[in-house]
Amino acid sequence: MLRVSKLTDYATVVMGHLAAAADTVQSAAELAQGTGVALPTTSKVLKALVRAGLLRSTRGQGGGYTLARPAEQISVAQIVRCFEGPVGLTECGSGSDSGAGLCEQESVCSIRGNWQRISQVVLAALEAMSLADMIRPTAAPIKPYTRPRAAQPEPIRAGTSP
Amino acid sequence: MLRVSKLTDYATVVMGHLAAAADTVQSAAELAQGTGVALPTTSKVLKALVRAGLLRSTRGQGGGYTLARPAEQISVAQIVRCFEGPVGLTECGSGSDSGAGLCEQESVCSIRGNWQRISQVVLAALEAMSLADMIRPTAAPIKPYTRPRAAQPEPIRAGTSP
DNA sequence: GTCAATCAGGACTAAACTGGTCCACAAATA
DNA sequence: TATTTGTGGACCAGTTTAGTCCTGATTGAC
Repeated sequence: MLRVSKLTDYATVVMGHLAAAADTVQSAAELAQGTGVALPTTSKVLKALVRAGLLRSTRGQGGGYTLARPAEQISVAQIVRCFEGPVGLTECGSGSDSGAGLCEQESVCSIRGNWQRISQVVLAALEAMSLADMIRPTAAPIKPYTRPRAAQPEPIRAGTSP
Repeated sequence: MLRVSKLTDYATVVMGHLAAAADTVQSAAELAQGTGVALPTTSKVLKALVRAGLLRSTRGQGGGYTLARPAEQISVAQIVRCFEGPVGLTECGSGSDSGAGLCEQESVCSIRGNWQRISQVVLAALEAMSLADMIRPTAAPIKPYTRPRAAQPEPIRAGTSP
């Protein structure tokens, strides 16, 4: 359903928890308890976030995790990228595809460029929201992207998917 | 990688093909050949699109598929919804979740509302692009959503995901 | 009226991915 | 040196996805 993986979701929650009590070191166990996510899973998430440079870790007694930077300087896009890789809605729209010829029907693909445009909007939305925003109670409704030209018909209610 | 499923991708290609030759009836076999997607798969996609009301089908000799409405009146969002269900980046952000309590840590979840905001932006982007737009060679770069307040630090290049 | 072309619906399988767990090891502190 | 804590990776079970196939229902042509 055009989902972000659960790990990504957990990551935002865990980092949110960390951001809410900034400047304190919290161990994996504490974070697991604080967020309700199972310890091994929390640990997995934390490791990935450290590797991505979003968290800083210290070992040994009294060790744990802290944000690598202030929450205002961490975007949701960064967290998402850490678990999902480069954002791109389609195979060929991911921007990081190593070469041409990936898609057999490039001839048909004006589609391609347009999927990229959509991906860009998505990315921008993720880029625009910081971790600090994320832990604030929902603010004013986000301004939806509006189409430059032509009117948009009301969407039909499609049948549920398989 | 925050992908749309392949079927969705195929659907846009197939519908694009149909839109490019509007007002002509094309059989599943013709579409399969025209797009390079395997026939059984094309067929599966077409059936779903008919059920969703985006295509119209006629049986029998000379039968096939046509767009149910002009390409300008079909949004990418409609095609996506047809295969992915309601758009929502997280479980609880999908808007269609049947009830509360789905998420154990609702207390922590200011996160929740904010994921919904992001989902809305994504949805708006999909809603804003019509099938007609989709088959046009990539137009001017789409205007990225810009954050209403506070500056956005330059994103770090996160490590590649597992 | 029969036959061939075509869509409809669903079952089924193989492969890939995801979520989640666990273990052996490294580092830091008391 | 012992204990606490993170690190890296392997591993497995369950789910999802992509793709195929089969049987039946319609429709038009001859």
